Amino acid sequence: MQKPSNARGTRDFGPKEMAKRNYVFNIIRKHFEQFGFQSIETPAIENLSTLTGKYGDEGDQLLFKILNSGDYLSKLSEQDFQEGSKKFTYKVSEKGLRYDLTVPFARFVSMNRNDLAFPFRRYQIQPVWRADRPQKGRYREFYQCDADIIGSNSLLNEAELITLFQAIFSSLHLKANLVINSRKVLAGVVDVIGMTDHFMDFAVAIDKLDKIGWEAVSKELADKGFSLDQCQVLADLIVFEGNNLAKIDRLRAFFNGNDLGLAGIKEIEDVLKFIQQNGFDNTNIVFDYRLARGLSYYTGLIFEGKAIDIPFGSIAGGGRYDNLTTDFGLPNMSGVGLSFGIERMIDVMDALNLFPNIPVSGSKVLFAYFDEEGQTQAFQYVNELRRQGIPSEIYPEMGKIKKPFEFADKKKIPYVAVLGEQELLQNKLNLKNMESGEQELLSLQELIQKF
RNA sequence: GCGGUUGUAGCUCACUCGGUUAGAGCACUGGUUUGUGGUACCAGGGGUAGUGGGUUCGAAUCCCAUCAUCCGCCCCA
Repeated sequence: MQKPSNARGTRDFGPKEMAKRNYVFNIIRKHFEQFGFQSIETPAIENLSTLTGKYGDEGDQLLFKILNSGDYLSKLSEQDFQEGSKKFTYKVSEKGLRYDLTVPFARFVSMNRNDLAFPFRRYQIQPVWRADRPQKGRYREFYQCDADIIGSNSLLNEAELITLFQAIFSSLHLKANLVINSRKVLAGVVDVIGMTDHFMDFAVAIDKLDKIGWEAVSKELADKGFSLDQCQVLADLIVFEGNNLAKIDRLRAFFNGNDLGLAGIKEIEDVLKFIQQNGFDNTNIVFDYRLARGLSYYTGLIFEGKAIDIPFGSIAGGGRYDNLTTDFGLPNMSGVGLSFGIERMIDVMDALNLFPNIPVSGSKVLFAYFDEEGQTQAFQYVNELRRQGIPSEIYPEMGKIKKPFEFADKKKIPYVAVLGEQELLQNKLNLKNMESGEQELLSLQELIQKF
């Protein structure tokens, strides 16, 4: 016998966990649909060529690759083997598991461009896989809940996603800030200090500011070739604190004629205006020009949702991308999307005790009996309750009456209906309220009336 | 890919310096109670100490390897 265990970085979800997950999934799905997003699904397996090159070198390393079927070695030569594992991998693997939902979505849009009504709004709730080293809040299989609007440049879309974000978090009673920034602001900053071609180095380093502090970030920047003077200019910018408007003014002065940076500022300003003018709450929207986000495909506005009452990394993220479908032969298709990380949201909600009492079993009544006569009657009753829309079940074993009671207690089924000799004679059932312990003799009709 | 942590019953964890038959709580099974769960009391089952090797009269305990785990880095939700 082998000791059973989960594959590394994966988890099972029992009825208890699923009740929570479904609670969150349902709220997210409801809001996605209210905002007019249409549901799609794509396969877990994609051609490896669809996935590689979209997430940077690091991302390619983290792709789960599927070994070719059949005799995958037969077409290989000794030379292929000599070339090392990196190249060799792609000779024996042509498929992989999806790494996120956005790239498969881009493939889908490109393939279905003639059938879709643009701007196309889709939502997608599916698992993704990353061959990462598992850690706290970090798994090898996790769900993403994505909503994207593609085929429109309007900033109205950004505003829509922000209100969607607010609606979902407010429904979950989860207090979160939405941090926003624009890739153009970041690009403008490196432009101004003359490090235009070090954009990614800058973005990666600045993204860690919250976690490791300016000291460590400036050290990393120095390692990447930023001079002391340049770091000092950045430091002055970074220490500036203030509300959104103050930050916008500060940056506008900093950009002083840099078109890229000013364009970024205008995006932020316009989106904030949209939200405010339409009477939506903008107190939890924080413009932070230090936000960078890792994924390389973002080109415009970027967002990140962060829980307020607890430090826990980001629980939602997204942004605008201009060229995602270009690789699939569909240029000029700008889109913007928002992704919710449900596992982290659940971790945060657990920590803050935000889950309402969610019943683990849907059953309201469990039928118990002593003999075949009771079983026959119970089987009729339980099916009548189900026809009436009352979820209920029947204990399948005859014998000790204690068993069904223990069972109901464990499953938190609120009522047990006993069909014994006396009850059968009167055409009634003995209904026990498992919480109060009270019992009453009822007819089936009277039982139905209770719900 | 790099650095560290931990591995003992289904789960959470004890076991002093290496020394008899490896313990506890929870969970499970049965009973007190053959028409009543959740509380209480009684009894019971369940472990080759991750795996493999070594040191020793003797190893859960010390050493080596290996696998797994969790944490940090990289990156990320």
